[in-house]
Amino acid sequence: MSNSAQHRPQQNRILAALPAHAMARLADHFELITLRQGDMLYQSGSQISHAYFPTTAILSKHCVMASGATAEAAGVGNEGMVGVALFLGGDAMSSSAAVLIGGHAYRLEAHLLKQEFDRGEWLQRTLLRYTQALVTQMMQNAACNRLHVLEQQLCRWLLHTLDRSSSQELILTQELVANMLGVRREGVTEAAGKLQQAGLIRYRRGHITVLDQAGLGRHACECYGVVKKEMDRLLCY
Amino acid sequence: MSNSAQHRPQQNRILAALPAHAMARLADHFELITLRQGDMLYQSGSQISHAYFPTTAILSKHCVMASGATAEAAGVGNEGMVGVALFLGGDAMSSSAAVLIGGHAYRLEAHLLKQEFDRGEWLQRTLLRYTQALVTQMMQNAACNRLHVLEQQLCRWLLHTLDRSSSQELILTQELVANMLGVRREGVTEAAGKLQQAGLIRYRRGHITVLDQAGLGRHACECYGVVKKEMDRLLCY
DNA sequence: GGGCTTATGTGCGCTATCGTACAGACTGCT
DNA sequence: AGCAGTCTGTACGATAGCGCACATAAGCCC
Repeated sequence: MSNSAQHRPQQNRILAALPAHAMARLADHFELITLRQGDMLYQSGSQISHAYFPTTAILSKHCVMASGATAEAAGVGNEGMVGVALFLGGDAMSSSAAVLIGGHAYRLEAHLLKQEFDRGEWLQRTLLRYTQALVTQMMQNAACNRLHVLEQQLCRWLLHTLDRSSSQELILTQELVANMLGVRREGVTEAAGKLQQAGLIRYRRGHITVLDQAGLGRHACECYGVVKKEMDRLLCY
Repeated sequence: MSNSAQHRPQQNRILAALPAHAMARLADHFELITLRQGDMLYQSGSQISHAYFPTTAILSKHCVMASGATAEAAGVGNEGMVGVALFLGGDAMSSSAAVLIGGHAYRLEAHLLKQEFDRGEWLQRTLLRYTQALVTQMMQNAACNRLHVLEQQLCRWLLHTLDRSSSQELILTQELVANMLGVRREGVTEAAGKLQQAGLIRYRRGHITVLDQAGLGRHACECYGVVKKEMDRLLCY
């Protein structure tokens, strides 16, 4: 199903490289879904019914603290998937996954993913490599959150999000960005203002357009490059 | 080898629960090694020759930034192992692993670990569950680094380290703790001073003794409990 | 086009943490 | 016992980011 002209599972890079026989087994079970900004895919601690493979949507794995404050641990675009707990064996995950930028994704029922994973073939290798990329992101984010200043982090985050986007314009409010970075909205206003003055980005009410990607890279902390390099190395499916 | 009365691979909780036939395959290949505080097991980006299963040592996976600043992403005690990149498939890891508290560990050659993992049996299931526990730690640390204050974090960190230690006394300088938390040494002096005044810990030059574990728990941020609960759930081998 | 909702800009005092500097104190070594 | 090296205590100004309050403006709906 769901093989319309516009949408195909192959728009997700993990699924794009599935060998033909594996895709043949699974093709009928991929379900195209539309995700709207702010939707929650998983709540912290809940059972997981599906794995999600974004195509045009961008997802975010984040922690929600008791105070209500949030911070992103890793982003997920069409290079990855949400639901690693399914094949890691823990079923539930202690984190939440939400839709950062609306779009589409394919989902697959938990037991089908697990079944295919347990064949020990291509999908297993790929998902494990993706898991390592995820670990890398989370490690670097943990350290970056501690050691770098907001403006650098905003650059890093915009670049990562841009890498997952098909357009230079991101549909995002500063409030949402603040929730991802785990800072005040006003802090984002200030940092984004500086970047705009420097001609690196332009924004208006709910839209952020990146004008100078290379320039953002120079203003970002090293963490962007470290993670990107590792992602490129691990995710060349 | 290395099955002296004092030291056995079974002191590591992953290895303790290895089924007999798997242990029979591997027993001759475990190598007991002595780790001293400060030793580096891996440098960021280097190839990995062995996986390490701590028994009495406590290890630390951390990031080193270009500035030289460091921050821990996750700790590893006898509940876990270092070298997940071996079975995740990336070989090298973008992080470093160091010895936080000296002691012993067993190590296993990379190809032997991979081979046993690829049998798809008990060790695979266990290592994948451990990977999920690691992911949980890193996520929570990333958010905690952003959202909580030093004193709470110090409590959290001491409790986690204590859980990996056989004694209430940790052989640690404040400088070392500061490097793990990614803060100044003076900050740790101040926070530790408060905890000592509150009667929760006692310390002297290079030694920190926890006097009131429950009290530390009350001063810690929620992150300790979240991670501990998840570790207990995932790692009951 | 008027009004409502939501996003952004700005100011101000506050706090946690930083950077630096240096003094004092403990331990290990000879 | 004395010394050297290391660890810890303290102080002080600087600064990043917070919390709050409120002004302004942009887009959306009728």
